[in-house]
Amino acid sequence: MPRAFSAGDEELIEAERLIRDRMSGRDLDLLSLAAVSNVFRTATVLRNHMERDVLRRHQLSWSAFVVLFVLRIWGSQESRSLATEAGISGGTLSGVLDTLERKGLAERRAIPEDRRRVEVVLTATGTKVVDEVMPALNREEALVTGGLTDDEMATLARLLRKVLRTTEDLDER
Amino acid sequence: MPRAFSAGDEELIEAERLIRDRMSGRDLDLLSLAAVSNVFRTATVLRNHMERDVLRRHQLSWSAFVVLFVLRIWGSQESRSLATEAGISGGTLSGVLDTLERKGLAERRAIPEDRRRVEVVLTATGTKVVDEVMPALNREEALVTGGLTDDEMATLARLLRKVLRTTEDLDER
DNA sequence: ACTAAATCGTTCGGTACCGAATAGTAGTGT
DNA sequence: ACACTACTATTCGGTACCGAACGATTTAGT
Repeated sequence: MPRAFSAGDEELIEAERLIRDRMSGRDLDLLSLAAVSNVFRTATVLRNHMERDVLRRHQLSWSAFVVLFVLRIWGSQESRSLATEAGISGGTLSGVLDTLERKGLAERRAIPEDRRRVEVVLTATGTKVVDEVMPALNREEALVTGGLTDDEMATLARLLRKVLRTTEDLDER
Repeated sequence: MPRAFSAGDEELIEAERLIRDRMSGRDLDLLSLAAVSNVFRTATVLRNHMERDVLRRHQLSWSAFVVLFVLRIWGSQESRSLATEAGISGGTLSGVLDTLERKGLAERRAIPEDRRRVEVVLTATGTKVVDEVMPALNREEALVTGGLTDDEMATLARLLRKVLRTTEDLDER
Protein backbone atom coordinates (compact mmCIF):
# COMPACT_ATOMS: atom_id res chain seq x y z
CA MET A 1 0.00 0.00 0.00
CA PRO A 2 1.07 3.57 -0.49
CA ARG A 3 4.17 4.69 1.20
CA ALA A 4 2.47 7.72 2.63
CA PHE A 5 0.79 5.53 5.19
CA SER A 6 4.12 4.52 6.52
CA ALA A 7 5.68 7.91 6.72
CA GLY A 8 5.29 10.60 9.31
CA ASP A 9 1.93 11.48 10.72
CA GLU A 10 1.80 14.69 8.72
CA GLU A 11 2.04 12.68 5.53
CA LEU A 12 -0.52 10.26 6.80
CA ILE A 13 -3.00 13.03 7.27
CA GLU A 14 -2.16 14.38 3.84
CA ALA A 15 -2.72 10.94 2.39
CA GLU A 16 -6.06 10.62 4.09
CA ARG A 17 -7.16 13.99 2.82
CA LEU A 18 -6.15 13.02 -0.71
CA ILE A 19 -7.98 9.74 -0.48
CA ARG A 20 -11.05 11.42 0.89
CA ASP A 21 -10.91 13.93 -1.96
CA ARG A 22 -10.40 11.43 -4.74
CA MET A 23 -12.89 8.97 -3.36
CA SER A 24 -15.42 11.52 -2.28
CA GLY A 25 -18.92 10.40 -1.63
CA ARG A 26 -17.77 6.87 -1.23
CA ASP A 27 -17.84 6.83 2.52
CA LEU A 28 -14.57 5.09 3.21
CA ASP A 29 -13.52 3.82 6.60
CA LEU A 30 -10.07 5.33 6.76
CA LEU A 31 -9.17 3.74 10.07
CA SER A 32 -9.63 0.25 8.67
CA LEU A 33 -7.89 1.27 5.51
CA ALA A 34 -4.85 2.54 7.38
CA ALA A 35 -4.69 -0.48 9.66
CA VAL A 36 -4.90 -3.03 6.86
CA SER A 37 -2.58 -1.09 4.57
CA ASN A 38 0.06 -0.94 7.23
CA VAL A 39 -0.13 -4.66 7.83
CA PHE A 40 0.66 -5.27 4.17
CA ARG A 41 3.35 -2.70 3.85
CA THR A 42 5.09 -3.70 7.07
CA ALA A 43 5.01 -7.38 6.14
CA THR A 44 6.57 -6.69 2.75
CA VAL A 45 9.35 -4.54 4.14
CA LEU A 46 10.02 -6.96 6.97
CA ARG A 47 10.12 -9.95 4.69
CA ASN A 48 12.52 -8.31 2.28
CA HIS A 49 14.68 -7.21 5.16
CA MET A 50 14.86 -10.67 6.71
CA GLU A 51 15.51 -12.38 3.41
CA ARG A 52 18.27 -9.96 2.52
CA ASP A 53 20.03 -9.71 5.85
CA VAL A 54 19.59 -13.15 7.37
CA LEU A 55 18.14 -15.80 5.07
CA ARG A 56 20.16 -14.92 2.01
CA ARG A 57 23.34 -16.15 3.67
CA HIS A 58 21.76 -19.59 3.86
CA GLN A 59 20.07 -19.46 0.47
CA LEU A 60 16.67 -19.74 2.07
CA SER A 61 13.41 -18.04 1.25
CA TRP A 62 11.13 -16.98 4.04
CA SER A 63 8.67 -19.78 3.34
CA ALA A 64 11.39 -22.38 3.20
CA PHE A 65 12.59 -21.26 6.60
CA VAL A 66 9.11 -21.26 8.09
CA VAL A 67 8.63 -24.83 6.95
CA LEU A 68 11.92 -25.86 8.52
CA PHE A 69 11.03 -23.98 11.69
CA VAL A 70 7.64 -25.66 12.02
CA LEU A 71 9.28 -29.05 11.60
CA ARG A 72 11.87 -28.18 14.20
CA ILE A 73 9.39 -26.98 16.81
CA TRP A 74 6.39 -29.21 16.25
CA GLY A 75 8.28 -32.18 14.84
CA SER A 76 7.82 -34.30 11.74
CA GLN A 77 4.36 -34.17 10.30
CA GLU A 78 2.32 -34.75 7.21
CA SER A 79 2.15 -32.39 4.29
CA ARG A 80 -1.34 -31.21 4.93
CA SER A 81 -0.82 -29.97 8.48
CA LEU A 82 2.60 -28.65 7.57
CA ALA A 83 1.09 -26.48 4.86
CA THR A 84 -1.52 -25.15 7.27
CA GLU A 85 1.03 -24.41 9.97
CA ALA A 86 3.30 -22.67 7.52
CA GLY A 87 0.41 -20.68 6.11
CA ILE A 88 0.85 -21.75 2.49
CA SER A 89 -1.23 -23.80 0.09
CA GLY A 90 -0.61 -27.46 -0.59
CA GLY A 91 0.52 -26.71 -4.10
CA THR A 92 3.08 -24.25 -2.87
CA LEU A 93 4.34 -26.65 -0.24
CA SER A 94 5.10 -29.21 -2.92
CA GLY A 95 7.45 -26.78 -4.58
CA VAL A 96 9.06 -25.67 -1.34
CA LEU A 97 9.63 -29.30 -0.36
CA ASP A 98 11.29 -29.97 -3.69
CA THR A 99 13.68 -27.15 -2.93
CA LEU A 100 14.33 -28.32 0.62
CA GLU A 101 14.94 -31.89 -0.48
CA ARG A 102 17.33 -30.74 -3.16
CA LYS A 103 19.31 -28.94 -0.47
CA GLY A 104 19.18 -31.93 1.83
CA LEU A 105 17.37 -30.06 4.61
CA ALA A 106 14.16 -32.09 4.70
CA GLU A 107 12.88 -35.38 3.36
CA ARG A 108 9.62 -36.96 2.31
CA ARG A 109 8.79 -40.31 3.88
CA ALA A 110 6.12 -42.69 2.66
CA ILE A 111 3.44 -43.70 5.14
CA PRO A 112 2.76 -47.44 4.76
CA GLU A 113 -0.73 -47.35 6.30
CA ASP A 114 -1.98 -44.79 3.82
CA ARG A 115 -0.20 -44.43 0.57
CA ARG A 116 -1.80 -41.11 -0.23
CA ARG A 117 -0.13 -39.37 2.65
CA VAL A 118 3.47 -38.27 3.07
CA GLU A 119 5.42 -37.49 6.19
CA VAL A 120 7.99 -34.75 6.12
CA VAL A 121 11.03 -34.99 8.36
CA LEU A 122 13.92 -32.69 9.07
CA THR A 123 17.39 -34.01 8.26
CA ALA A 124 20.31 -33.52 10.61
CA THR A 125 21.56 -30.75 8.35
CA GLY A 126 18.13 -29.17 8.39
CA THR A 127 18.09 -29.15 12.17
CA LYS A 128 21.50 -27.58 12.24
CA VAL A 129 20.44 -24.87 9.82
CA VAL A 130 17.36 -23.94 11.85
CA ASP A 131 19.36 -23.80 15.06
CA GLU A 132 21.82 -21.53 13.37
CA VAL A 133 19.38 -19.27 11.58
CA MET A 134 16.76 -18.89 14.28
CA PRO A 135 18.86 -16.88 16.73
CA ALA A 136 20.14 -14.65 13.95
CA LEU A 137 16.61 -14.06 12.76
CA ASN A 138 15.43 -13.35 16.29
CA ARG A 139 18.18 -10.81 16.80
CA GLU A 140 16.90 -9.05 13.73
CA GLU A 141 13.33 -9.27 14.98
CA ALA A 142 14.44 -7.63 18.20
CA LEU A 143 16.09 -4.88 16.18
CA VAL A 144 13.09 -4.05 14.03
CA THR A 145 10.82 -3.96 17.07
CA GLY A 146 13.39 -1.92 18.93
CA GLY A 147 11.18 1.16 18.83
CA LEU A 148 8.45 -0.61 20.77
CA THR A 149 8.15 -1.23 24.47
CA ASP A 150 7.40 -4.74 25.70
CA ASP A 151 3.81 -3.71 26.25
CA GLU A 152 3.54 -2.38 22.74
CA MET A 153 4.94 -5.57 21.26
CA ALA A 154 2.40 -7.60 23.18
CA THR A 155 -0.37 -5.23 22.11
CA LEU A 156 0.71 -5.40 18.50
CA ALA A 157 0.68 -9.19 18.58
CA ARG A 158 -2.69 -9.22 20.30
CA LEU A 159 -4.38 -6.85 17.87
CA LEU A 160 -2.99 -8.74 14.90
CA ARG A 161 -4.25 -12.02 16.31
CA LYS A 162 -7.67 -10.46 16.59
CA VAL A 163 -7.71 -9.40 12.94
CA LEU A 164 -6.34 -12.78 11.99
CA ARG A 165 -9.01 -14.63 13.86
CA THR A 166 -11.78 -12.48 12.42
CA THR A 167 -10.49 -13.02 8.88
CA GLU A 168 -10.16 -16.75 9.35
CA ASP A 169 -13.70 -16.86 10.66
CA LEU A 170 -14.90 -14.99 7.59
CA ASP A 171 -13.03 -17.43 5.37
CA GLU A 172 -14.82 -20.37 6.86
CA ARG A 173 -18.04 -19.66 5.09
CA MET B 1 4.78 -18.34 10.69
CA PRO B 2 3.22 -21.09 12.74
CA ARG B 3 -0.46 -21.08 13.15
CA ALA B 4 -0.19 -21.45 16.90
CA PHE B 5 0.77 -17.82 17.17
CA SER B 6 -2.47 -16.84 15.64
CA ALA B 7 -4.73 -19.06 17.67
CA GLY B 8 -6.05 -18.58 21.15
CA ASP B 9 -3.86 -17.34 23.90
CA GLU B 10 -3.63 -20.78 25.43
CA GLU B 11 -2.12 -22.10 22.27
CA LEU B 12 0.16 -19.14 22.06
CA ILE B 13 1.56 -19.89 25.45
CA GLU B 14 1.92 -23.54 24.51
CA ALA B 15 3.77 -22.52 21.39
CA GLU B 16 6.11 -20.29 23.35
CA ARG B 17 6.86 -23.07 25.79
CA LEU B 18 7.65 -25.41 22.91
CA ILE B 19 9.88 -22.89 21.26
CA ARG B 20 11.67 -22.19 24.50
CA ASP B 21 12.18 -25.93 24.98
CA ARG B 22 13.39 -26.68 21.48
CA MET B 23 15.56 -23.61 21.32
CA SER B 24 16.81 -23.80 24.86
CA GLY B 25 19.85 -21.84 25.80
CA ARG B 26 19.45 -19.67 22.80
CA ASP B 27 18.03 -16.74 24.63
CA LEU B 28 15.23 -15.86 22.26
CA ASP B 29 13.19 -12.69 22.51
CA LEU B 30 9.73 -14.20 22.33
CA LEU B 31 7.91 -10.89 22.35
CA SER B 32 9.64 -9.76 19.17
CA LEU B 33 9.18 -13.19 17.71
CA ALA B 34 5.44 -13.17 18.34
CA ALA B 35 5.02 -9.61 17.06
CA VAL B 36 6.89 -10.19 13.83
CA SER B 37 5.38 -13.60 13.23
CA ASN B 38 1.91 -12.21 13.55
CA VAL B 39 2.63 -9.47 11.06
CA PHE B 40 3.56 -12.07 8.48
CA ARG B 41 0.75 -14.43 9.16
CA THR B 42 -1.89 -11.73 9.27
CA ALA B 43 -0.66 -10.21 6.04
CA THR B 44 -0.77 -13.55 4.26
CA VAL B 45 -4.27 -14.39 5.44
CA LEU B 46 -5.52 -10.89 4.70
CA ARG B 47 -4.02 -10.85 1.26
CA ASN B 48 -5.50 -14.20 0.33
CA HIS B 49 -8.84 -13.13 1.70
CA MET B 50 -8.91 -9.88 -0.26
CA GLU B 51 -7.76 -11.51 -3.47
CA ARG B 52 -10.33 -14.27 -3.19
CA ASP B 53 -13.31 -12.24 -2.10
CA VAL B 54 -12.84 -8.90 -3.80
CA LEU B 55 -10.05 -8.73 -6.37
CA ARG B 56 -10.74 -12.07 -8.02
CA ARG B 57 -13.98 -10.73 -9.47
CA HIS B 58 -11.94 -8.18 -11.38
CA GLN B 59 -9.06 -10.48 -12.24
CA LEU B 60 -6.66 -8.35 -10.26
CA SER B 61 -3.78 -9.30 -8.00
CA TRP B 62 -3.15 -7.31 -4.87
CA SER B 63 -0.11 -5.62 -6.37
CA ALA B 64 -1.90 -4.75 -9.55
CA PHE B 65 -4.61 -3.08 -7.53
CA VAL B 66 -2.16 -1.18 -5.35
CA VAL B 67 -0.51 0.21 -8.45
CA LEU B 68 -3.86 1.33 -9.83
CA PHE B 69 -4.78 2.81 -6.47
CA VAL B 70 -1.58 4.81 -6.21
CA LEU B 71 -2.15 6.18 -9.69
CA ARG B 72 -5.72 7.09 -8.81
CA ILE B 73 -4.84 8.90 -5.60
CA TRP B 74 -1.49 10.45 -6.36
CA GLY B 75 -1.96 10.76 -10.10
CA SER B 76 0.17 9.78 -13.08
CA GLN B 77 3.80 9.36 -12.26
CA GLU B 78 7.03 7.80 -13.36
CA SER B 79 7.89 4.17 -12.91
CA ARG B 80 10.47 4.73 -10.25
CA SER B 81 8.28 6.56 -7.77
CA LEU B 82 5.37 4.33 -8.61
CA ALA B 83 7.37 1.25 -7.64
CA THR B 84 8.41 2.87 -4.37
CA GLU B 85 4.88 3.94 -3.53
CA ALA B 86 3.52 0.51 -4.31
CA GLY B 87 6.26 -1.15 -2.30
CA ILE B 88 7.60 -3.37 -5.06
CA SER B 89 10.86 -3.50 -6.96
CA GLY B 90 11.36 -1.96 -10.37
CA GLY B 91 11.64 -5.33 -11.97
CA THR B 92 8.36 -6.42 -10.52
CA LEU B 93 6.65 -3.23 -11.62
CA SER B 94 7.63 -3.90 -15.21
CA GLY B 95 5.74 -7.17 -15.10
CA VAL B 96 2.74 -5.70 -13.34
CA LEU B 97 2.58 -2.88 -15.89
CA ASP B 98 2.64 -5.41 -18.71
CA THR B 99 -0.38 -7.05 -17.13
CA LEU B 100 -2.19 -3.76 -16.58
CA GLU B 101 -1.51 -2.57 -20.11
CA ARG B 102 -2.73 -5.84 -21.52
CA LYS B 103 -5.98 -5.32 -19.63
CA GLY B 104 -6.22 -1.73 -20.75
CA LEU B 105 -6.18 -0.32 -17.21
CA ALA B 106 -2.96 1.66 -17.40
CA GLU B 107 -0.58 2.89 -20.07
CA ARG B 108 3.06 3.77 -20.45
CA ARG B 109 3.84 7.17 -21.91
CA ALA B 110 7.19 8.24 -23.28
CA ILE B 111 8.71 11.37 -21.76
CA PRO B 112 10.22 13.43 -24.59
CA GLU B 113 12.66 15.33 -22.38
CA ASP B 114 14.27 12.18 -21.08
CA ARG B 115 13.91 9.03 -23.05
CA ARG B 116 15.03 6.82 -20.22
CA ARG B 117 11.99 7.62 -18.16
CA VAL B 118 8.43 6.47 -18.56
CA GLU B 119 5.25 7.98 -17.24
CA VAL B 120 2.45 5.70 -16.22
CA VAL B 121 -1.11 6.90 -16.57
CA LEU B 122 -4.43 5.41 -15.64
CA THR B 123 -6.88 4.84 -18.48
CA ALA B 124 -10.55 5.72 -18.16
CA THR B 125 -11.28 2.05 -17.65
CA GLY B 126 -8.60 1.85 -15.00
CA THR B 127 -10.13 4.76 -13.13
CA LYS B 128 -13.53 3.13 -13.30
CA VAL B 129 -12.15 -0.13 -11.95
CA VAL B 130 -10.46 1.52 -8.97
CA ASP B 131 -13.59 3.46 -8.13
CA GLU B 132 -15.55 0.28 -8.24
CA VAL B 133 -13.12 -1.94 -6.35
CA MET B 134 -11.99 0.46 -3.67
CA PRO B 135 -15.29 0.68 -1.78
CA ALA B 136 -15.74 -3.08 -1.96
CA LEU B 137 -12.25 -3.58 -0.63
CA ASN B 138 -12.81 -1.07 2.12
CA ARG B 139 -15.99 -2.79 3.20
CA GLU B 140 -13.96 -5.95 3.57
CA GLU B 141 -11.28 -4.07 5.49
CA ALA B 142 -13.93 -2.84 7.86
CA LEU B 143 -15.14 -6.40 8.28
CA VAL B 144 -11.76 -7.91 9.13
CA THR B 145 -11.03 -5.15 11.61
CA GLY B 146 -14.50 -5.48 13.05
CA GLY B 147 -13.15 -6.95 16.27
CA LEU B 148 -11.18 -3.79 16.98
CA THR B 149 -12.32 -0.50 18.42
CA ASP B 150 -11.40 2.72 16.64
CA ASP B 151 -8.67 3.29 19.18
CA GLU B 152 -7.27 -0.16 18.61
CA MET B 153 -7.22 0.32 14.84
CA ALA B 154 -5.33 3.57 15.27
CA THR B 155 -2.95 1.91 17.72
CA LEU B 156 -2.36 -0.99 15.36
CA ALA B 157 -1.56 1.36 12.51
CA ARG B 158 0.71 3.43 14.72
CA LEU B 159 2.71 0.49 16.05
CA LEU B 160 3.11 -0.96 12.58
CA ARG B 161 4.34 2.38 11.28
CA LYS B 162 6.92 2.38 14.02
CA VAL B 163 8.23 -1.06 13.07
CA LEU B 164 8.14 -0.05 9.44
CA ARG B 165 10.15 3.07 10.04
CA THR B 166 12.72 1.24 12.14
CA THR B 167 13.16 -1.41 9.46
CA GLU B 168 13.48 1.14 6.69
CA ASP B 169 16.10 2.96 8.70
CA LEU B 170 18.02 -0.29 9.14
CA ASP B 171 17.83 -0.92 5.41
CA GLU B 172 19.40 2.39 4.61
CA ARG B 173 22.83 1.29 5.55
C1' DA C 1 -18.20 -56.53 -3.15
C1' DC C 2 -18.57 -52.64 -5.81
C1' DT C 3 -19.56 -48.20 -6.95
C1' DA C 4 -19.50 -43.35 -5.30
C1' DA C 5 -17.60 -39.93 -2.59
C1' DA C 6 -13.99 -38.01 0.00
C1' DT C 7 -9.15 -37.18 0.77
C1' DC C 8 -4.38 -36.70 -0.18
C1' DG C 9 -0.20 -34.87 -2.65
C1' DT C 10 1.31 -33.29 -7.14
C1' DT C 11 1.09 -30.84 -11.42
C1' DC C 12 -0.08 -26.95 -14.16
C1' DG C 13 -1.23 -22.13 -15.77
C1' DG C 14 -0.81 -17.65 -14.67
C1' DT C 15 1.11 -14.06 -11.88
C1' DA C 16 4.23 -12.04 -8.76
C1' DC C 17 8.57 -11.16 -6.67
C1' DC C 18 13.61 -10.06 -5.90
C1' DG C 19 18.21 -8.94 -7.25
C1' DA C 20 21.55 -8.90 -10.70
C1' DA C 21 22.69 -8.03 -15.19
C1' DT C 22 21.72 -5.27 -19.25
C1' DA C 23 20.76 -1.65 -22.71
C1' DG C 24 19.74 2.74 -23.46
C1' DT C 25 20.02 7.67 -22.29
C1' DA C 26 21.63 11.83 -19.96
C1' DG C 27 24.95 14.50 -17.51
C1' DT C 28 29.90 15.68 -16.23
C1' DG C 29 34.53 16.77 -16.72
C1' DT C 30 38.22 17.56 -19.51
C1' DA D 1 34.07 15.91 -28.86
C1' DC D 2 34.91 12.28 -25.79
C1' DA D 3 35.19 9.21 -22.23
C1' DC D 4 33.34 8.38 -17.74
C1' DT D 5 29.81 8.21 -14.57
C1' DA D 6 25.07 8.08 -13.16
C1' DC D 7 20.61 6.95 -13.82
C1' DT D 8 16.34 4.67 -16.09
C1' DA D 9 13.46 0.86 -17.21
C1' DT D 10 13.64 -3.78 -18.81
C1' DT D 11 15.07 -8.55 -19.03
C1' DC D 12 16.41 -12.74 -16.88
C1' DG D 13 17.02 -16.66 -13.51
C1' DG D 14 15.32 -18.61 -9.72
C1' DT D 15 11.70 -19.09 -6.39
C1' DA D 16 7.22 -18.61 -4.58
C1' DC D 17 2.29 -18.47 -4.67
C1' DC D 18 -2.69 -19.66 -5.48
C1' DG D 19 -6.45 -22.31 -7.23
C1' DA D 20 -7.98 -25.65 -10.26
C1' DA D 21 -7.42 -29.92 -12.32
C1' DC D 22 -5.50 -34.36 -11.77
C1' DG D 23 -4.29 -39.15 -10.42
C1' DA D 24 -3.86 -42.24 -6.80
C1' DT D 25 -5.81 -44.15 -2.77
C1' DT D 26 -8.97 -44.92 0.98
C1' DT D 27 -13.59 -44.86 3.01
C1' DA D 28 -18.63 -45.06 2.95
C1' DG D 29 -22.83 -46.52 1.25
C1' DT D 30 -25.68 -49.92 -0.32
